[in-house]
Amino acid sequence: MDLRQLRYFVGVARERNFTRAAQQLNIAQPPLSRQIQALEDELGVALLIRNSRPVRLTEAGRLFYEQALQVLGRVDQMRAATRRVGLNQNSVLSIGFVASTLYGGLPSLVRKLRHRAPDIEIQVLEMMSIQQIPALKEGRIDIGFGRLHHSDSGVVEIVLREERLTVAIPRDTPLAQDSAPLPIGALTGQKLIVYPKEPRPGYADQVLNLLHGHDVRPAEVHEVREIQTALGLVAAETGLCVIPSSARQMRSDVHYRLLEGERATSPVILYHRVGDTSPYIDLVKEVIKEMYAENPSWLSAEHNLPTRPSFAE
Amino acid sequence: MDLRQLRYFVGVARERNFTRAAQQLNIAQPPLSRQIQALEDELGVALLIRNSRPVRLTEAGRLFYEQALQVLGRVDQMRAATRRVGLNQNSVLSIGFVASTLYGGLPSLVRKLRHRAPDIEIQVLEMMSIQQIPALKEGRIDIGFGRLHHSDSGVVEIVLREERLTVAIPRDTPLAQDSAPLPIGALTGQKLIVYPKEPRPGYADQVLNLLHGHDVRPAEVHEVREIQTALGLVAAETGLCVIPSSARQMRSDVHYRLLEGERATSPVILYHRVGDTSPYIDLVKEVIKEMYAENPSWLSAEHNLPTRPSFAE
DNA sequence: CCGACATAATACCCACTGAGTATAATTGTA
DNA sequence: TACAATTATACTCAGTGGGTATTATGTCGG
Repeated sequence: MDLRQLRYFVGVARERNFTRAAQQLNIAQPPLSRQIQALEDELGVALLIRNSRPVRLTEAGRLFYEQALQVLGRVDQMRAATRRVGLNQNSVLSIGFVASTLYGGLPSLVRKLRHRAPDIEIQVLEMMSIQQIPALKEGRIDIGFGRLHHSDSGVVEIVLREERLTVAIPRDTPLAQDSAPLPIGALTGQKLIVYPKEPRPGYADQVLNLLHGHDVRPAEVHEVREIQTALGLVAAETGLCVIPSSARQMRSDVHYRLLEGERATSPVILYHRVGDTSPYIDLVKEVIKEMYAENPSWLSAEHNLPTRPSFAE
Repeated sequence: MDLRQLRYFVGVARERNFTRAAQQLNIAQPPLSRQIQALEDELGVALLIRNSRPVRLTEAGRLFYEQALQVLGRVDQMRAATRRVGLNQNSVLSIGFVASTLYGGLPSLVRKLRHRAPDIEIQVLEMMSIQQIPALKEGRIDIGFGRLHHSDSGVVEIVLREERLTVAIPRDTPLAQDSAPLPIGALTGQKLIVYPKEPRPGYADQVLNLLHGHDVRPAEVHEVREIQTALGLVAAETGLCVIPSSARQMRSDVHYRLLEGERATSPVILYHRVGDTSPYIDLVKEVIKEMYAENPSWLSAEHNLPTRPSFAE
């Protein structure tokens, strides 16, 4: 497959007519026909219904059309962004984050950064905490937001907050009759759902270690790939799930109770390279400090231990 | 630019070595060098620092690398999805939506649909309300979720709910001293921010008409492209902004008050083609009905007039 | 139902781009 | 400073993409 083929197909899909599409694409009609045929051959799927005038799209063609538009748009953006960065010499700040920070302050942080430093290109990449450490060292990202402590001497970590954990409980079960914090011991003998299945060690192990440290043994442990699935299974009464409190808003059809117990928290940690002198690191820290000052709802004392990041004395 | 060039560049960026990358790509090293040069020429930007071993990426190269990875991944997904649909004959349900429904029930609707009918490929496309009508008629989407009434005989509309409007107010201003609902007349003489600037007529006109109908004349009207910007300007004390209540959660650094007055609501409307006999339309309606029954928080009575969609008698 | 027109597919040829081989230039290091 | 590793350049060849001419197919009016 080839970008040219995408452009050609988009032309035909838009015009629903090979001849006119060919004119707009500045080629003759026969080569256009052949390129579309080649595309269909490679996919092994008919994209167009030709025994009809005007030409119509098949179901597959319709899907392919919308996706092709998006890919082409993405390529244009990529070209423009690369030129901007390359020519104006303005830099790129690449931020890695774990999915759960999306439900916390990350979106407004990024928004504020774009506002405060419109000349830098900000790029965000979702990745698990432990993938962030090598990504930082290889220069793929400059800043990471994760939930795991690490022991790599090349990467600094700053604990932004200790977020309390919450247990997601299926409605209409005994444990869901109360909304008070749930002592960690109450998880003994329960069916537990943890995420993510990979990569290990990850947040799942953090939860399992916590339970182990309290001598709590769940009846079974079910591993799933991501939090969405986990909460879906909770709603389907498959078991309980321990999540960071900020992820509560993801589903409203399950019951939530804070988890109570020693170390029943998950940190939100900022990572960056040791000796990274880029001014943007400081900008990020500064903006985070401001956000703490504004103290928006996602930082509510109710869901956090009263910690403050080390740089915000 | 060419997908091949993206693949080649990704290979070099990953290996940081032309020779090894060429081996992995199953080509000789010289053509690889030339393709990368061609790419850099087209972009007019250096992507690699060659007078260094191992080869390093420039800032622009780093950006281009991550984006190229994403584009290539997207293309693979597109290929796979198209094949799936084309071969297994399972269909595509294409859903258009206005951005504000993202803060309402759309995400869980889509999740539920995927769960209930795993064989259909669900595609979601953000588009403004009035763009949805032609998109429906041209078959680009099958279902639309928007906020504007229309008068096209080819498209059915079902009002799902009448969401109350909320005024976003800068903190520390007189109007922000109270949290009680704000009578619509209080907007007289205020600076107002509306969105979206395009396309017209749109939600902005809905708000302006509402004020006009109540003989309320704001001091100035500032038009911006999207709600994010609008709320940003509110936070910057540039003026007030009228938003659907579900969009409250977008920013926590402004003050919100419900708007009180005749017709101070914005409907959430489901559109589909007249005579569309696809079973998926009914499935969507059914799932929505269920979601009403579950009555999650974003549907709270507080932020909605007590309406029920016509199909949920 | 047929014929004329519109439109897509096929046949064939040419040019140019991309790949290979051989070799020169450059970088990093012992 | 010289050698090993690695990238760039020169040159050639094959295959793909594009053009023109023509055939096949579909649509619509009479």
